[in-house]
Amino acid sequence: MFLITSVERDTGIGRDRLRVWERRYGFPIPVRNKHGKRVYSEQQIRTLQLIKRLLDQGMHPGKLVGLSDSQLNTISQDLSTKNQLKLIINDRMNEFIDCVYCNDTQKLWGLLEQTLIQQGLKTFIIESLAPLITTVGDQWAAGHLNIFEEHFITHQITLFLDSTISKIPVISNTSPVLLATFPGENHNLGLLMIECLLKDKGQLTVNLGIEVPMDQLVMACQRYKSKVILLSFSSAYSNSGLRTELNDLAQQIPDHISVYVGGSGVKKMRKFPKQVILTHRLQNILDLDFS
Amino acid sequence: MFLITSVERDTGIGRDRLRVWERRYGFPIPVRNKHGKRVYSEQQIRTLQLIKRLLDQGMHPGKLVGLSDSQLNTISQDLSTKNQLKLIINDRMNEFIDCVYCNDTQKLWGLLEQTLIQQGLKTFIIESLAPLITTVGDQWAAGHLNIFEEHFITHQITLFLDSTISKIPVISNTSPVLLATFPGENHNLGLLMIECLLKDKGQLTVNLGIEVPMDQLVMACQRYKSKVILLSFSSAYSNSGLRTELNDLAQQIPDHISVYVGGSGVKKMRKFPKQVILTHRLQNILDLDFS
DNA sequence: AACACCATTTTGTCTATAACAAAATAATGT
DNA sequence: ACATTATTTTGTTATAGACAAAATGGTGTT
Repeated sequence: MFLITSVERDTGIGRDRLRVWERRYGFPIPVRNKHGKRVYSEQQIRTLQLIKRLLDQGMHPGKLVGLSDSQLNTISQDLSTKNQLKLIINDRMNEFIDCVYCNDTQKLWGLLEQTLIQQGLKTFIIESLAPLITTVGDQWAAGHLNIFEEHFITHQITLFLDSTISKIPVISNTSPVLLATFPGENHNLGLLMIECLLKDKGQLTVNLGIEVPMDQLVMACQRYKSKVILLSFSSAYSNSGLRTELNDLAQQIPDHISVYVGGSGVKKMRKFPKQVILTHRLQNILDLDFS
Repeated sequence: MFLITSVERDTGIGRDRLRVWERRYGFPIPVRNKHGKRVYSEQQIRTLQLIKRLLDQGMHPGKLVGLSDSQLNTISQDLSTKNQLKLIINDRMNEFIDCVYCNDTQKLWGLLEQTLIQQGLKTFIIESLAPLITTVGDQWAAGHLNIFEEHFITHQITLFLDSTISKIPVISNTSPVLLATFPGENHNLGLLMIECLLKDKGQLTVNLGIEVPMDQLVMACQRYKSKVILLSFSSAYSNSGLRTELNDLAQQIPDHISVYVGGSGVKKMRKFPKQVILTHRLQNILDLDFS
């Protein structure tokens, strides 16, 4: 039913990777059409999506690819309960999650606005929004939410943050902090939360958005006379050449510019190039002084 | 300096394509590092980006790849002037373009709001916003705007449309029209403009956003009980398997559901599957009755 | 001249297998 | 307990040929 390109797009697993898994682990083995091309079944794609979810959470192919669906599901559930234990789910969080399940936009916006006013921007983002986003991600990873439902919620939160950001007045005329993600990383909630926190602190920001090619990053850096670049990496970001790319970036920008990287996609990394600094938690951003 | 993966990401031209161009047209011929891997220069990447721009505008590799930079620039300029002739640039349009050049967000929002109030939503979108977006695209294609500048403007217009959409009250409780783009197509302004027009007509809409995998489209269709799907394709969308994908979609949804496709990415296509209908102009959307 | 139909060229994607660097894990010694 | 080294795992790249789908050109018909 599906050619290898479709599978690549629907699962996020590259062609070469699919072929080498087929040879090494004996999965997925597609049937062939009359031209000898690989044709994958819908079931195989679903299994691959499940595998991808587990890989994104830090598992490794050798221990996943080739297992039966029920075995994979068991692993997924174990991981899911393990994650839930780490997360403190209070009443307010439950209310948010209810909105997500019911797809109730009106109620969600009401709750967001209410919580924002009650807690203030900083607390709201660190203690309410960030855990909420993590929870939604877990729900999706556990298969309790469809992708399109997760997208919908993500979009609503994005709109809320965008409108919040535009309402924060910034008086400072120091050089702006540049925010962006690398090509291949298309999650922007992390960037938006950081932008909020920085603007709240009075820091000028320029958010270049997601998937910014490196040459554009360098040019924007010159254009806006920025001294600080902030890059966000989600857990779904998998680029074996990340270190190389960070080195490239460090080479292309002047020495006095600092690059901060953050997000679960880089938290396991050690040894960064000079100029590049790892920020472990959202809170740390606030302690930084970019003057 | 750059490995083939970086080139793929920075230019949007796939690895296989780069290698086959090298074989066929003798460009780009990279040097090799000590491991025998292809290493491309920054200049080669810039040339490839220029070629990609021209390909997106309908030119063909055989007539481009291998030409010198000056020859490519000549072609680019010819095309640019040809496009400008087709476009009626009035005073208001010039004002908009000035904002784009000056990067003046405040003024841009002011102008957008003012024009929206003066012209009304329908005229605003069809006669002001759509030409503006085309013009910005042309300016980028002609190299007068950096990619990050174009992204910035696109983002501002996106925010403006999103906020406009959220302000339109919809009373109708008929089944919603589903809006989406296929994976590989990441332009959402087309979708947003259509969503505006439909909501203005009183039509309920659900915008699934960009790059929606087909299975998600099918599931959302069931979930929201939609009878109409609208897909948008920009000129940058190049997928040789588009016909196959539309066939797949037509197979996976019930017969009574219609799929409308639009945008410059499909305007040259002939012969669509049953259920799939081509809408040539934005205006046509308004004439449709989805009851 | 406009249009449909067929032949030819162009173009991108896919196949196959081997090779190897980079990342992750295990094993070792201090 | 921690750093260093060996081993395994894993993803990406290389090679060249094949071929379907798209684009182009040419022919004939209305």
